Amino acid sequence: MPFEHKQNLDCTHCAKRFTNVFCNTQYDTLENLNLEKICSTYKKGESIFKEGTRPHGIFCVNFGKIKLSKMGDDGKEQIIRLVKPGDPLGYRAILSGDKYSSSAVAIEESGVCFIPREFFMTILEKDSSLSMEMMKLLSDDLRKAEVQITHLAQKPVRERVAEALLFIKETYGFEADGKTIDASFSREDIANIVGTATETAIRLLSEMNKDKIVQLSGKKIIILDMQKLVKTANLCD
Amino acid sequence: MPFEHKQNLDCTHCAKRFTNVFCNTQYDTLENLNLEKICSTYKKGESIFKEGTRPHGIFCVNFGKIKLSKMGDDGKEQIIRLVKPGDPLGYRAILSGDKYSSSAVAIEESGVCFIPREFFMTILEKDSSLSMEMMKLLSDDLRKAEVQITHLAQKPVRERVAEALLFIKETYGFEADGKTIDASFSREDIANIVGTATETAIRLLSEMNKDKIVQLSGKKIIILDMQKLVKTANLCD
DNA sequence: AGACAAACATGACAAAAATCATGTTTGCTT
DNA sequence: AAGCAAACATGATTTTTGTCATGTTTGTCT
Repeated sequence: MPFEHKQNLDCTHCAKRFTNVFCNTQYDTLENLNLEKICSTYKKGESIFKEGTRPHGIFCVNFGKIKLSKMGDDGKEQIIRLVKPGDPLGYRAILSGDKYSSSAVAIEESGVCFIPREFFMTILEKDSSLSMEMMKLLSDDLRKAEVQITHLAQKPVRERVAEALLFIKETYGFEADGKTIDASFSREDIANIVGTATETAIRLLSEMNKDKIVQLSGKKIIILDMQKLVKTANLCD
Repeated sequence: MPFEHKQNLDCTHCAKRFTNVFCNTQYDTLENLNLEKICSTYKKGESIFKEGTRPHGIFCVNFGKIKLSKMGDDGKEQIIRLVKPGDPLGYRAILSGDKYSSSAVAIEESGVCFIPREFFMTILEKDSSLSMEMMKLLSDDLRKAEVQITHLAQKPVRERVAEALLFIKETYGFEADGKTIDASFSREDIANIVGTATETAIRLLSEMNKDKIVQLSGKKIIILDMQKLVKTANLCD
C-alpha cells in the first residue's frame, strides 16, 4: 500500500519549514536536493513507514496530516506525535541508526517528499548548521516528550482529553470560521493520544459538549469556550 | 548549595563513556578539554542544575547517581531519567538553546565535570562526528521517552512498578552479591518514576515482597526471582 | 540512650477509569 | 434506497488507583 505515486509536488511548504533546517546549506546543495527528492502521495490510512523496519531516508510533509504512533505491548496504539505540512519526518531512526520506533500513518490524504539516506547523510557530514538544526529538532522533541510523560503520569484523564484537543488545535489550527478544529480524528484516535479507553474519551467529550466547552458535530470539534477548555486542561503555562 | 568543591577528578569513567562521544575528536582538542573542565562534587540531595534556569555548559558524571526530574503542574516530581557514571548530562538544554526543562539532583554523593558552553559549542561546530554522537544520544533518549509514554499510557501500575525496578537495575546494576540492586531509592522516588501515589508504590512493593519476587530490607531491594519480575512487568522485548 | 522527624506500612474508603453490554447513528457499498 | 459495518453513545458494573487516617519502623541528632 505505501506506494509511490510519483508526481513532483511543489515544495512551498517544505521551503517554509523543512528548509529552515537547511537554512545555511549552500545553494547548489539545495538544488541537488530538489533533484534527489522523490514525492509521493498517501491516502488516508496508508502508512509512510512502519515501526520495526529500517529507514532508507528522511521525509518531509508537503500537505496533509500524519500521525506517528507506537504499538504498546498489548497491541494497543499510542499516538506519539502529530505531523503537519512542513514538518520533517522519520529523522529519529535515521539519526540513531536503528529501526523505526514508531509508524507514520496518514490521517488524511497527504503528500510527502523523500530524501534518500545517503544524500541526507552527506550533507549532514559537511554542513554543521544542518546538524545543529537536527539537534534542535531532537532536543525539542525530547522536551515535549518529557512534558507528555509528566502529564500522563500525573494528570487525570479529563485534563488530558482537554489537553489533547488543545494539542490538535495547536498543530492543525482552526478552519476559516476560527473555531472549528481543522482535523478529523476518530474518538479512538483521541483516546490513543490521551492514553485511555475509547469509551472514556467519548464520555468526557460528551460531557464537555454538555458543558458548552466544545460542540461535537460528527468528527468535527468546535471549540466554544477556549478559556474553559484551557482551564479544564489545567496547564501551568 | 550547588557549590564547586574544586578538585580534579580522574576522568576514567568519562574516558570510557563520554569520550565515546568525543571518539573522533583530535587529540589536542581533548587535551584542552581536560584543561577546561571543572570538577565538582555534590552531596546527596544537592542539585547540579535546576529546571527553568539557563545552561552554561554541559556536564559529565564521574561517580555517583543522579536523577533527572521535572515538576508537574501540581508541584509533583516526575523522574524522567536516571544518570550514572560516564553519562553526559544537561545537553538537551544546551543543544536546543533554551532553559533546562528538568532538574538534576544527586541521589547519592556524586562527582561531576563541567565543560563550559563556549568550549563545547566550538568543538561541536568543527567536529561533525561529535554532532553525530550527540544526535545519536538525543534520538536514543527520544526513543526511550516514547516507550515510556506508551507504557505510562497503557500499562497498569503494578507492571510499571516492576518495570521501574528493572530499569533501576539496568542503570545501576547489582551489588557484589549479584542480586541486590546497587542503588537506594526511597519509595517516594520509585512512585515518582512510576507515576503513582507513594502509598500505591509501597503496597505493590510489599506484595512483590510477599510473592517472593523481591526482598525488601530497608532501602535495599533484592531481586529474588528475575523471571517473575520480568513477567510482572509484562514487557514484550 | 532518648527524642524526634522522616520514611515506611496498612487499613478503610472514595474516586477514577476500565470493562462489558447494548443501542444508535453515520457513512459506505451495492 | 436498503443493507451493513464501523464509529459513536450511554448505562451498569467491576477493577484499579488515589486519598485519608493512623500506626510502626528507621535513622539521625543531641
